[in-house]
This record gives sequence, structure tokens and C-alpha cells, in this order.
Amino acid sequence: MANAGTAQKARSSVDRIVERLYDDIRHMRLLPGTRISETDIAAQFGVSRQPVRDAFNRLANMDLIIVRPKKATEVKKFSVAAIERSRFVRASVEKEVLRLAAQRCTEADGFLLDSCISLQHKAMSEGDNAGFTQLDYEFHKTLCDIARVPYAFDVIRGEKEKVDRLCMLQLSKENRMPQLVEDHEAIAEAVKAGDPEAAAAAGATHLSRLDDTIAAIRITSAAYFDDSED
Amino acid sequence: MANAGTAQKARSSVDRIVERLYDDIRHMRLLPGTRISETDIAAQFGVSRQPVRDAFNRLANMDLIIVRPKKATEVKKFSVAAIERSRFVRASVEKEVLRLAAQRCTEADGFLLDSCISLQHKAMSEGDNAGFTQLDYEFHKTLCDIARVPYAFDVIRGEKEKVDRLCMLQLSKENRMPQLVEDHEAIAEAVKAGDPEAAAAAGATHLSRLDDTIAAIRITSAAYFDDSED
DNA sequence: ACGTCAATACTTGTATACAAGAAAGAATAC
DNA sequence: GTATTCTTTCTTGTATACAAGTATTGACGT
Repeated sequence: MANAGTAQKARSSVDRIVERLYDDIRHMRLLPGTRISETDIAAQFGVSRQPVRDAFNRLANMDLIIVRPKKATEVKKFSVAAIERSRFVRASVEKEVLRLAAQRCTEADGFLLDSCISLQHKAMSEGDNAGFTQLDYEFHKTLCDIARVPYAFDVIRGEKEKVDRLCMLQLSKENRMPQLVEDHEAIAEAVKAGDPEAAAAAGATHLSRLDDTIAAIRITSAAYFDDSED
Repeated sequence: MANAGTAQKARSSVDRIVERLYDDIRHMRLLPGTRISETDIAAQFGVSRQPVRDAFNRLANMDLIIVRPKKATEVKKFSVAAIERSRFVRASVEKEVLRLAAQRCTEADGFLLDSCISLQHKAMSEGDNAGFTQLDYEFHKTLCDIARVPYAFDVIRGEKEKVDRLCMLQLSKENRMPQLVEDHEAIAEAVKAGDPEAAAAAGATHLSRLDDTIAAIRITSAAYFDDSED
């Protein structure tokens, strides 16, 4: 979990399997509720059950699959409680980051934010979806840096990834880009102005967009949500 | 060995091993840097290497041990970065909880807080260390309930446990109890008064105590800290 | 046609055996 | 005595075999 993004040199079979399954689950190629078998995956990768078993363990600890004794392992459904928790953590951290950023933003930091946003404008006008996603990450990372809490970005990214899989169900992302850029501009202005509460409020507004999206998906894709608690 | 009198739940070997090792690590019976071998643990539990291997995997995902290919697995040292991150998350979440609690605290909630604190006074005067720890958890859980974000407590408890192992190095905890109760009282007052910022500030003060403790331990027990980054 | 029951297939949990590499210790050369 | 090199041992990674339980499916009786 800690090294989800870093490129490992010596990748074992387990690493490869985890990477592949993680990607499949994240991109909803493996839908929630899908049953996956150790034997099947082992055959697909041409290895024994053992590495697959280890991989399953890792994924289970990431709460991406659920493996019960003597029952078929399956891709975990979305837990409303888990999503709420994750959203709350991200909102709390991000708001704290924005408060700190507003307090500590230097002139140079302000220019940094401006350049981030102009890049976003560029990506938006070009319809560069993937590029925009990357820039979105970088914007939030920049804010963490400005707040002098770079480690906070790890948390934000982690929580973001936890619910990212949901957003794969969303059809059009492009029509939301202008809204997001507007939000970013509001955040940047508040931070540059040194107004912590305004920055936190702008951040809250920004995050609430995702809440709406999730609420909508929850209705359209109810089958992928877990009715019981965890 | 199979069932020592009490009705055992369906705990697998892996569960038992994880539970035991987790407890040993948390209570610093297994010190950071200690090398542990799959074979050894397997022999101790009278099982094969396989369940131990699974247990190691789970613990590695919890960032409690580090297992590298062909190198001895060892109990992970304290990572300054990880501690900072964890502290930041807990502080962010707890402050957000307190803000919400202050906004949403009813009269009945206020009485709840009062009863929590009087129980803490009782445990303190009796020198009931374990009881106080439990009450401390319950106090923070109550605040989450008052804030109408009960799931936030999961996060707080999780982050708390991540650094709890550090506090095992601390000799006397009793002399800190009066300070903690004072903090709790300040928090409760601000929440009952419906003052979000005062509540958040009181919470920040409360958490800063732990930061001081950690800073002290970092010096006295430098050997247990990891110098490199992760 | 439908309900009940049993056998079968498929699931994960565990044990054992072998492979590959790293670290530590012993032996040797200087 | 010291440094270096080689061997030995210990480590985890992987493959295979067996065990135990569940779910499905088929057959059979009503």
C-alpha cells in the first residue's frame, strides 16, 4: 500500500499479479461481486496457486477483494460506510492542508499555483483527459507542498484511489473539467490571499462535487454496492 | 492447544499468528529491528511455514514488519515520516470532528460528555490506568457520535494504534492523566458552548501533548527509528 | 411438475519439498 | 595479525499434494 506508485526493480510473481488485479479492479474490468479463483488466476499467469494466494492476501488487506474460508473469493462491492469514511478523511485532511497553505503561501508559491492552473486550462481546451487527471494530482500535491506538509499528499492520493474505481462508472468526465478548474481557481485565490477559512470553504465546495457524483452513481449502479455493513 | 476451555471462534492459524505477533509488536516485546523467521514462528506455533507466511504478509501490509526477498524479515523501525503523516491525519480528522461536534452538540450530548469526564476523574483518582485508556477511547468516540460522523472514530483509532507502540516506551503514564483530563474538559466546554474554532484549538492542544511525548521518545530511543525514508 | 436429498465438483487452508539468493563465518593467503 | 575469498547456512519464493468445507447440480421420490 505504501509503494503503490513507486516502480519496484525486482518484481516477483506476486507483485505482477497484484498489479494486474489491482488495475483490473480499479478500472472496473473486474466488477464488484465477480468471483475469482486462485486456480484460474494461477493458470492465467502460468504460476502455481501460491503466488496468487499471496497476491489475494495483499488485495484483501487493501479491501479490494474478500476472501472467506472455503468460499469463493470475490471482488468486494462498494461499501457506503467505507466511502463515507474515506471521503471524510480526505475532506478533513484537504481542508487542513488548505488552511495551512493559506497561512504559509509565499509569492513564489502563488506563481506555482498560477502555472498549475494555466496548464489545466490548456489540457481542458485540448480535451486531454488523462493529462488533466495528472494535473489535478499535481495541483493538490503543490498545495500540500505550499502547506509544508508534503506527506499529506500520500493520504489524499490514497483516499482518492479508494473511491476512484467508482468514477470509472461515470460516462463523461470532460463536461466536468470547467467546473473543476473553476474550483481550483477559487482555491488558489483564497490561498494566495492568505485566507485560511475561505480556502477551506473552497476546498469543501470542490470536494462536494465528488459527493454528488458518488450519490448519482450509487443510484444508477446499486448492484455494485454492498447492502450490509462491514 | 486446540481449544483451551473457552469456545473458540473460527480462528484460523493465520489469525492466531497475526494476533500474537501484532500484540508482541505493539507491546514492544518484539523490538524494532528484531529479525523473525518464518521457520521459527512456524515451529513455535506447531504449524507449517505457510500460515506463517500468510501472517507475515498481513503484517507487512500493516507496515509492522518488512519482508524482502531472500533477506531476513524484521520488525519495522519507526518511520519519522509515517508518524508525521499519521499524526497529521489524526489531527485533521479530530479537529474536523470537533468543529462538527461544536455545531451539532445538543443538551443531551453535553450531559454525555460530562458523564465521560466524571468517569475519567474517577479512574484517575483510583490510578486505574487501563480503565483510563478505555475511557479515553470512549470520550473521543462520543465526540464522533456527537459530530454525527461515527465512522470518523475508526480512523482516529486506527491512527492512534499506529503510534501506540511508541508510547509503550514511556515509563509513567499516570502523571499525564491530570493533563489529559484538563484537555478533555476544555474540549467538552468548547463543544458544549458551540464554538467550533475553540473546540478545534482545544483539540490541537490536546494532540500536541503526544507530539511532545513522541519527540522525547525519538531522542531517548533513537535506535528504534529508521534513518532512511520510505 | 416440484421438492428433497445425496453425490460431485470446486473453493480455500495447510503441509511438505525444492530452488535461488544473500549473509555470515571459517579457512587461507599475505 | 589482517584482509580476502570461499563455503556453509539461513532466508524467502515457488510448486505440488492433500485436507476440509461449501455450493451446485443431478437424481429420485412424491
